[in-house]
Amino acid sequence: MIIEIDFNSEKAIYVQLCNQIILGIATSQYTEGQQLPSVRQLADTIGINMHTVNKAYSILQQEGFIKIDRRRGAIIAVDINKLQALQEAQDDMAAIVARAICKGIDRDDIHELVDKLYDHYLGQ
Amino acid sequence: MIIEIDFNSEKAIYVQLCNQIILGIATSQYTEGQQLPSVRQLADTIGINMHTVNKAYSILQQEGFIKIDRRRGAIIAVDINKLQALQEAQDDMAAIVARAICKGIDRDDIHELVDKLYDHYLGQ
DNA sequence: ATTCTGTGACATATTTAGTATAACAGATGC
DNA sequence: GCATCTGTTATACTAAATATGTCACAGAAT
Repeated sequence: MIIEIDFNSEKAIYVQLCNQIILGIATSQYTEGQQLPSVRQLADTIGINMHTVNKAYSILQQEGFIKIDRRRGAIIAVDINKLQALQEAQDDMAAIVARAICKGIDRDDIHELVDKLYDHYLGQ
Repeated sequence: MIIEIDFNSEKAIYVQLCNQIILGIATSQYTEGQQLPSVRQLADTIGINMHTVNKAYSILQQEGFIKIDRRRGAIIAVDINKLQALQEAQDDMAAIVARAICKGIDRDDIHELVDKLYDHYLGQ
């Protein structure tokens, strides 16, 4: 999978890395059990430091997207805790919905947007 | 309106301040034309520095939630640009939806969550 | 004239982000 | 055994972001 980092982004590199890998899992470009590049290898191909990749991997492990094996490196292993994930999604979405309400966006607009994203990620 | 800042949060104070004020607008606790406290006054009541409040106000102005008048200070003035707001909402939501898909949350769960937030903010 | 407003210029401290280099223990392949 | 890979840790450093503090200014309100 091609990982693209925007070095002019206001978002930290390790955050972009996390999002890109999560995106890859959501779109089935990464599948359960698949091996990710090693921290050194990925750092080299992207052109960043090893520790930046390691930080992203550590976060992904803590958030339950990968497992890190000393032998094989990082492998995709999504830990499903739906209740916790729902709570986190709600927390993240609270600020977005508040902004949307202020800007005159009604719930149907958001619903449409959610469907658009789901279609885009899951293919049509 | 009561503004609560979590000093142990990983989110910056000025970001929390922005979110709280936007939340106030969404829930009609702040209404169009209403005057916000001056930077010094709000900084004093919260117990933070004047410049931190000023930074939040500047961002809110740039994002089109308030207007800053040299005479009267900051007043609520929401600039509605629905197309731009929709695009921003989509960008913000992209990462959340990707995470949700990985965690086995389907679109109906998200729709339910959106309705829950709209109900909560707009009052039942 | 006094007091308020936002704003700007400094200085400073702390934290975060990112890089760089080195070393270590464990596993793999030869 | 030996070289090579893995994640991990430690240390050091730079740069940027965050937050505070103090002082000053121009404009407006009373």
